[in-house]
Amino acid sequence: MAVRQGLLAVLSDGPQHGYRIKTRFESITGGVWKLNIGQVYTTLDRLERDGMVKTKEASDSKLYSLTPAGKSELAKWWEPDATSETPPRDELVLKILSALSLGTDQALKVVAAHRTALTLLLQQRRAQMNASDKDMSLATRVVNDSLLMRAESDLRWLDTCESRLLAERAEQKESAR
Amino acid sequence: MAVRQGLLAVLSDGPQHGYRIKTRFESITGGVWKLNIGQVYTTLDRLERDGMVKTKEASDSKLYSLTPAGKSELAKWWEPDATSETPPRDELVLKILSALSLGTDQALKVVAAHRTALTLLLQQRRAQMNASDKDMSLATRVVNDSLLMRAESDLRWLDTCESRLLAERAEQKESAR
DNA sequence: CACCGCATGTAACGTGTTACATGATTCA
DNA sequence: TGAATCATGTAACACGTTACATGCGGTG
Repeated sequence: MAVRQGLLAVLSDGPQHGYRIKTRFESITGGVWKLNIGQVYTTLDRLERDGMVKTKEASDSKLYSLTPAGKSELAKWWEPDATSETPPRDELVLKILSALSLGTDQALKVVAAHRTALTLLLQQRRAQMNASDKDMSLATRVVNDSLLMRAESDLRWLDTCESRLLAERAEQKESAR
Repeated sequence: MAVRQGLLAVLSDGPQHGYRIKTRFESITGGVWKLNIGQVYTTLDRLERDGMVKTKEASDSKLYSLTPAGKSELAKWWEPDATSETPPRDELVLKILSALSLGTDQALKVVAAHRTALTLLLQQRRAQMNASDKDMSLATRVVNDSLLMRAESDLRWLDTCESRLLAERAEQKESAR
């Protein structure tokens, strides 16, 4: 749920045709996040249907541009979501919590497995960042920062989660005595 | 993309009927993540279609239970995704990077706005956690940990992102002289 | 010539999500 | 009696995603 607005954002740079929108979208993320070209056109169709973009037929290509409504949707997207209601479901959290319904031990196993995998992933990413170093665009650097920090955050969470689970298990044994 | 496996996980506790599955799903997340009851049934239909669950008609309710295939899908879901391919798109990152196509200043504005909003959110969540304190279930605690750490991580990323943007802008002014 | 990049699309499917409809039971 | 909870579902839609088809133009 970000393709839509991402395409609008590309268009805020001026009218473009579909193929160009795709390549520009990919380049603003440093090439990390790709788009299937088909999705670009279906999304653009939906945006046109919703009055967010308008098209202008050119000789052998089609120019898309933002409508006022499109600009407004884009501006709204760039604003923080004050109405933060229910935060989106987090798959990792859900995995651990659902494993808990089979018992603390199962949950701890899932935690351990994910920690191992994440630690590895983190090392790889760190190595990759050090290897590339200077020849990275701003976009690439920023995306990599995010991937790294996300992994670190998940790892920290797994650790505190584990201690909570261990405490819980200790309590269970306590009351079972 | 976690409802499917979440429902399977609930069923790993033994056969249940749809309504019960819904309430159990919600309770394993401490009530933070709700499900529309309709979605439970459509998802269960799809799971049955795919041979992951089987049903048994009872007097006035319908019992769902895991098939071997369902157990296997669940077990696979609990394993870490070694094939980490392209990481999922991150909406916050996309917002900032796409704003960058309108210039460093626009990106910095979006960063600042989100930092303000996130800081506030973080304070609220911290206050909420301190207020509740002891009467929280393990699930609630674990989910809250995750929400907190996620917010903290996003904030940290916004900060480093900002310094990168400031450096970029300084360079631009440098070369414009 | 054959391949690659540019360019536009369609059909189909999966998942998530909501709104709506229906009925039984329980309990204040 | 009327509201809440238990219980089952359908219809419709949004978005993401992929596979596939088509055509043009340049270049090795």
